[in-house]
Amino acid sequence: MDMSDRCDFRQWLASQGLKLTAVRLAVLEILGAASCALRAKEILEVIRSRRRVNKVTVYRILEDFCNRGMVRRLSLEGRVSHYELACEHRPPHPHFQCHTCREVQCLEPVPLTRVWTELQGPVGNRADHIDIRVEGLCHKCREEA
Amino acid sequence: MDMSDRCDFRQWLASQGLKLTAVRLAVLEILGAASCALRAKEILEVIRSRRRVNKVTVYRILEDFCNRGMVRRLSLEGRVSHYELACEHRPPHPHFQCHTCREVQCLEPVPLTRVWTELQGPVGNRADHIDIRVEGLCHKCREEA
DNA sequence: AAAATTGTTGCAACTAAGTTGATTTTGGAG
DNA sequence: CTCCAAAATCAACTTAGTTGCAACAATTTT
Repeated sequence: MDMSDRCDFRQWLASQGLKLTAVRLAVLEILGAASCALRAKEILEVIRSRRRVNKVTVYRILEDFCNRGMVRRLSLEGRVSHYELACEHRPPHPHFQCHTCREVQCLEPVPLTRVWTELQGPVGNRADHIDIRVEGLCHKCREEA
Repeated sequence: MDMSDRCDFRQWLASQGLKLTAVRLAVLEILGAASCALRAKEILEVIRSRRRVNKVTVYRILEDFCNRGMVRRLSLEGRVSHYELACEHRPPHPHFQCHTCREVQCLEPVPLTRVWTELQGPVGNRADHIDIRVEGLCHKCREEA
């Protein structure tokens, strides 16, 4: 199911006019290999298992990728942002977060065309993205309880 | 716990077995008077315009109210939580946040029964809340642009 | 009424996550 | 290879919230 092999990260960086650097490539590869959205700290730790890197570099790369629409920043809960690849193989989708273990699952994209217009709000608002987060108890934590 | 009339905060606290204290009452009144979700800092500043109070007190009261389901904590964007009253007159609803001015509007509740089952995710997950956030450009910012 | 118990607030110090500005290093065009 | 704008680094800082403990207040027990 991993579609990230269809993304050529080197070419993606080039098409964005970004230099190919070790940290940028690592961030894309790590997000591409991830089964769910990751925290900046997790990304940092994976890179650090391979090479020396400063957290500022990772934060600035993530910020830049988000501004370019290459990465999505999710506000799940608490004060920690999560990041996921926004390549063409990974359209926006809802997320499920467990109350107990705090783990995040990606859900299948749902058709929201029917509720979309209602969600625009007062006339004049121009909505461009809907972020859906489902909270609850995941199957693993249910089994333990 | 029936509050078919307007919310009586003193009674609400009593029914929760909570003592009536100045700060607790102030938090409820401020959230009750707010037209949209507020940050802890904003609540703190309003209380401080009336009396001396420590931020820890406000954070602890908000935490407690959230645990009791009296207040909802919203993860809108960034690292700052927003809080809104969860009394019976204020059911859960989607929020709109403007890219530009960051202001938050409350949207009308939408019926999600159609998508609810799809949003549960893998079998075994027990979802109990859906949080919907719409991002875009609000009507005020559109006029300015 | 005094003492004990419980609940609430205050204060200082701390933490986690991210940001800023100044400086050094480097990818890759020429 | 040379060069320089772009990228990475480092220390210091900020913001939002948390923790542990002491002080205080409100009930309950004696």
